[in-house]
Amino acid sequence: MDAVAFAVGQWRAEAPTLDHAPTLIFGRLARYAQMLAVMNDRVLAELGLAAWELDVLDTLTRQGAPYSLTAGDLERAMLITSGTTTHRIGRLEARGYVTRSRDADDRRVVNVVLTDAGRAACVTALEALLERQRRALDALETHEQDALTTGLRALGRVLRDAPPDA
Amino acid sequence: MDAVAFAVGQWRAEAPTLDHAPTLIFGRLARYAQMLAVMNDRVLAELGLAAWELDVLDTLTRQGAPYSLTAGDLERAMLITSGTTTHRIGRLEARGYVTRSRDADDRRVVNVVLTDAGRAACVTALEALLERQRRALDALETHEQDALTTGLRALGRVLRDAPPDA
DNA sequence: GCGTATTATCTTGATGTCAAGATAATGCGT
DNA sequence: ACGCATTATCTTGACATCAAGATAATACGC
Repeated sequence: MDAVAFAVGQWRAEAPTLDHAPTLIFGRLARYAQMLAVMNDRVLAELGLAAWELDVLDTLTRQGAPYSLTAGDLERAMLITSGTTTHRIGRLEARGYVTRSRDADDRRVVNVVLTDAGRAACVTALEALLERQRRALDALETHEQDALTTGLRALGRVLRDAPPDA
Repeated sequence: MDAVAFAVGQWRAEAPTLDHAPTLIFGRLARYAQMLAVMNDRVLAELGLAAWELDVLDTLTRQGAPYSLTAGDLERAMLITSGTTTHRIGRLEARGYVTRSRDADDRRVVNVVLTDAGRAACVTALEALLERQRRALDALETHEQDALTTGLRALGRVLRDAPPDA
């Protein structure tokens, strides 16, 4: 009986006419994501890195050489607003992990390039994170991992199609 | 090919020696939770409610009469810090959705009680949210829903046991 | 070419959250 | 009773994020 199942039990007593089944999936998704974030933060904190910093460095690093994207590319890849993008780039630039420069062909565009220090920090952090996550998954049965992969992929399909209101 | 699978593909080209498999689960969990939050926010915004507000109201409502918890209870149920708890209660009190009073037996304790308006807002919002979520789940096959439930429950087990560092 | 619409980024102001410490009440050993 | 540790909540300061609008550069119809 986890916290979400308990909460649904409470709700079924209080409002029996409502269908609370979706909470068993979406409520868990939200709560476990929050718990995952805490776990990740603990690993990254030891390396002096915040999750949002790794988010940027990861997005740039996995592009491969020359490890460059525009501000707009980063914004779309990370699902954040343009204001947050500006802020993130500024902080990482101050830390020496990226450089920022106007594009020569289209001067509205800002090119963000990963520095060697930024790439090194990214790889170190990702190694630690993946190691921690792999150990967590080791506690799952194979069929449970398969169920998660199947279920999450299906859920992604739904959430992608769902966005528009209604 | 969703965004997470694409990112893992990029990473496997850039750093083939790393085991990126955990990302297919944990990366999706994080990203889909963010997408879910956006979906929920859209539904709640039409009702003039923020997700963190429903979080409080929901926790109180599902207790059943007399719809009361201490500040500490709320803090632990919502996985937030004490400072955030104080802030949330204050905002909802100003909005007339909860009342706050010192406990008679232990004056360190603050009792938070849901008002009728708060309970009404909670039920209305939850109905809308569940309806939206149910429609999203309708797009899933039965076996996919089962896989999700199985997988998420197992993941919850792991994340609960994992918290302590290492 | 000119003027308007569009695009890319940045700025401003507000807000929710946390970490760390302050305040205040209770419990407990002697 | 007294003093110290513990507990519950609140305060303060910093910060990441967003919404909305500003700024600046490009595209495009005429």
